[in-house]
Amino acid sequence: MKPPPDDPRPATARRPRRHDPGRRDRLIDAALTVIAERGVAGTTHREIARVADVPLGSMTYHFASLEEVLAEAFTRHAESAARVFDECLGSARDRTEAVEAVITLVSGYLLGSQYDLVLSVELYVAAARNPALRAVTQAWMARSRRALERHFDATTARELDALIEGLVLHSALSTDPMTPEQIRHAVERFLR
Amino acid sequence: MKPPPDDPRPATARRPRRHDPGRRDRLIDAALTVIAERGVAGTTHREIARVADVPLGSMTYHFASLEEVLAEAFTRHAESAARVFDECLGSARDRTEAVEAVITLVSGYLLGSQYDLVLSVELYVAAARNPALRAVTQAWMARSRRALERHFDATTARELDALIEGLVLHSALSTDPMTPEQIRHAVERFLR
DNA sequence: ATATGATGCGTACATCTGTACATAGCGCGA
DNA sequence: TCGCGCTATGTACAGATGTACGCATCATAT
Repeated sequence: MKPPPDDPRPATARRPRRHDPGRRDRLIDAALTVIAERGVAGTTHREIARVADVPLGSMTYHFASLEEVLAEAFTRHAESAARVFDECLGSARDRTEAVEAVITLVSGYLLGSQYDLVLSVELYVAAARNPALRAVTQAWMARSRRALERHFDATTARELDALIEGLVLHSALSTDPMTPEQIRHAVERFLR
Repeated sequence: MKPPPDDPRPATARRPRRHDPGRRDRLIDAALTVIAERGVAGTTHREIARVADVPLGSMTYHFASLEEVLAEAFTRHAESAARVFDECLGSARDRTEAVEAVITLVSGYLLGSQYDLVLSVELYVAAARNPALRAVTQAWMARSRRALERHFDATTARELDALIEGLVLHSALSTDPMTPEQIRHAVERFLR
């Protein structure tokens, strides 16, 4: 781990940039990348630093602990996902368009990279044990439910929310994921 | 970590039992306990050994690697859960009883200890990264779907399976879990 | 230009991890 | 009863991890 002593360059020459506002943000993004790729279990200070191309010491400088990094990362992920949810449903003008928006959202989840899906599941399991992360999850769920309540009554919104959750999760782990048509069938059947 | 050198008892006196058939089984059970309590991330050889009250060396003797322990543990969990599913649905004589069985299963999941639920989510996230565990998950899902297909057509079974998944997961992470009545409402609405 | 205080970083360290392996001890056949 | 061989265990070890901290370095004011 020790640098080769024959390296002629002084330490600072190798890493020129010092003043780097927004580095904290990049670190959080890097953390999300690492979580998606290696899981929470494989997320370490060193790995995040490597991905973000910053020195290890920068981690402890910007975050009090690894747990803080995880909490910030998951908060960002949840907020970003909720925003997509909000916007997609907010643009719907009637119930039919809302159904269409839901189908689009679910299909997008499944067809897109596994990135967001994996992050969500990782967040779930982390939330099961960490109260701070549980609050993040609950805020996220409350927000998506509220978005649905713009077009459906409270009970329907809650049940539909759960159905979406199940369709996405179940389908993602299956050998043959559901097609958008199958998603549409399930959602419309439920809302009929 | 080293034992106090002034312990007068020889090593063998402290741990009398040597011949212990079925120890492997107990270790797998202990592993499930540890996974449920500390998560896969907190599951180590030493922790399992501590819970099962066996020496560390016993772990590497009975299992080639930690991954093997996890695989066996999750396999056992999935099989046990699937058996419950099978039995509960198998005893139903008509579709109405099958619906009742489903509601009972879901409610049981929510009202019982978090034990099984946490294990399931841990299995999901582990399966996302480990091919061997993914096979376990898929076998489990296939089996529960087949049980549903005894009473519903294939499409309905698949969608219902996903709905159940969503209801359980969503509800478990929520601040106010759904009541059995709410579960019944959602399931019957879907099957109407 | 230069002193100076805040900012950022390299490195060390104690701890914990999975795993290997030399033996110790017991069951079992003679 | 007595050995022998397989089962089981204590221990060692290399590697990785989170975190602390002293010091280098830069922005800024003079």
